[in-house]
Amino acid sequence: MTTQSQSPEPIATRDIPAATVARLPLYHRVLGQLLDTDVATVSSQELAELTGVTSAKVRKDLSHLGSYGVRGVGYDVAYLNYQISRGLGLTNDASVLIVGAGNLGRALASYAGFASRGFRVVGLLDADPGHVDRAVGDIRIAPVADLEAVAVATSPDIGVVATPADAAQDVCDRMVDAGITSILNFAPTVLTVPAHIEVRKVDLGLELQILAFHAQQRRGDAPSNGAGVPADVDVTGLDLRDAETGGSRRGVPA
Amino acid sequence: MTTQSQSPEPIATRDIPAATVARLPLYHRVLGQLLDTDVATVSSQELAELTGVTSAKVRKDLSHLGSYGVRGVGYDVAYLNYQISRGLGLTNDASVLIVGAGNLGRALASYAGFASRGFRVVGLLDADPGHVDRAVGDIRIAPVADLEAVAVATSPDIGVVATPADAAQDVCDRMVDAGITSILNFAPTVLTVPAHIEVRKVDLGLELQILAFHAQQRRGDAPSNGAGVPADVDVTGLDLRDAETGGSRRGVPA
DNA sequence: CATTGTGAAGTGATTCACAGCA
DNA sequence: TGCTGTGAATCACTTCACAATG
Repeated sequence: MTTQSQSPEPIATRDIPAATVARLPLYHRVLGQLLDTDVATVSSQELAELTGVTSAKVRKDLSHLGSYGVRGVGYDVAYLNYQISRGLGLTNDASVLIVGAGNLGRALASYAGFASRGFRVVGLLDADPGHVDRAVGDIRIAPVADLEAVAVATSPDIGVVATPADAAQDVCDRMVDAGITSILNFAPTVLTVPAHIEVRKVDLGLELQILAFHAQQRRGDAPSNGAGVPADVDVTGLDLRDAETGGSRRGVPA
Repeated sequence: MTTQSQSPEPIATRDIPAATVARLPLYHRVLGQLLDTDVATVSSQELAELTGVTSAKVRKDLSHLGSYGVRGVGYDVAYLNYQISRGLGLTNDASVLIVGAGNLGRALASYAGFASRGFRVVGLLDADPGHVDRAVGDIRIAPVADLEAVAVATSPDIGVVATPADAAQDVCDRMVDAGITSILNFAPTVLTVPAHIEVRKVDLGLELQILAFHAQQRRGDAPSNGAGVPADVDVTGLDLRDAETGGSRRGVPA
């Protein structure tokens, strides 16, 4: 399946810790910005400040890719950026198939950052005939029935599920059958997939609840220390579009 | 600042591990669905299958809230659901102010799951005069200049940054000045905030790159084991809307 | 001599495995 | 008997701290 366009040199990047992999794209982004401003080298300390992580973490992360730094100097921006690209397998573009052309699906399809980061949207599908054939940017919305055909024609590297929760599992199953092995799920539901398929989920409802919890905690806690340093309480979820699978509200005592 | 509407009984939920807090909303969601289908009790095993986590993790997570299970039986769905709501501080609604009414901001504002999960959108602002005064659902888009006024009038619990990267830090600063202490950032940039402010970020570009990396790894790896179990390779980021801060592409070798 | 790269220590989360209880 | 609640073991990630070095 997945007639991947990739094939070249295997590089030397096995065994990179998941936590590191999750940060590499962040370094990659700021290195790209530094490149634009003609900064030639960065230290782990500077990179740390720009990304909101600690310098020790930066050094350990980068050490998993190899020894690309220069002691006493730092890292060559362009070279490091290239090595991260290689480590992440971004040396050639990845194609993305989006199912669900509601607000979120359309937001994703028209997201300019896609192209600038090497991702190509090869399809945008929707079940609603009212959406079909409308254009989002230069992408025409096709009917979900075309999922298999589009997948065969374009061999997408990544499938994005941007449907309501009750359609998500079905769409996911069809993506898997069509040979897609990496799925990004925005629907507020848990997807069940074969073990060799990777699913990442982005769930807004969960994010908001996590934030709300910490806000509540802070209320009861002491204020806190300093002020002014970058903050990234890590990544997490986002969901979108209409109703949840059920329609329940929060529970009542037994 | 933040004239919080909350005040009541402090509950007994200090010291819940962050990893647990991140999963509680997930349990909460499926418990809500079980409630709708009139399921009276669940075992940790069943809850595990429905949420894609392990049963041991479920039990340990729930034990942080107290001993609400019944040995030999399981958990009362309604009661457990209520306890999680309390633990998460969801017993009263939280208000959300969204800045950025592009595709993503509008998707968020019209997201039905908001209301069903106890979140109220108290404002949707945009810098583009072309967007201002248009309505999204029953919310009217207001100019960003109103940020402070809206914040004073509504004391939002959470601020959502759904602007392009180059406007994000400014909007964030203004939210902080206006007394908002919890921020959800969708812009593909790192926000710098005082230490007592909590920022969570959702970054699509990063998600896609992480998926692309694992896809690449799988290509070189052996296929894998079984098939058919729920999968949630955890939550993470999503960004949106036009250009990144810089316009750079992937690097070239030095 | 500033900064990397990395062993070693520390911290937090997950998994195991079973005693305790309805 | 079946399932929870939890100590103990394990694993993963982070932080420390410093020797190596361009």
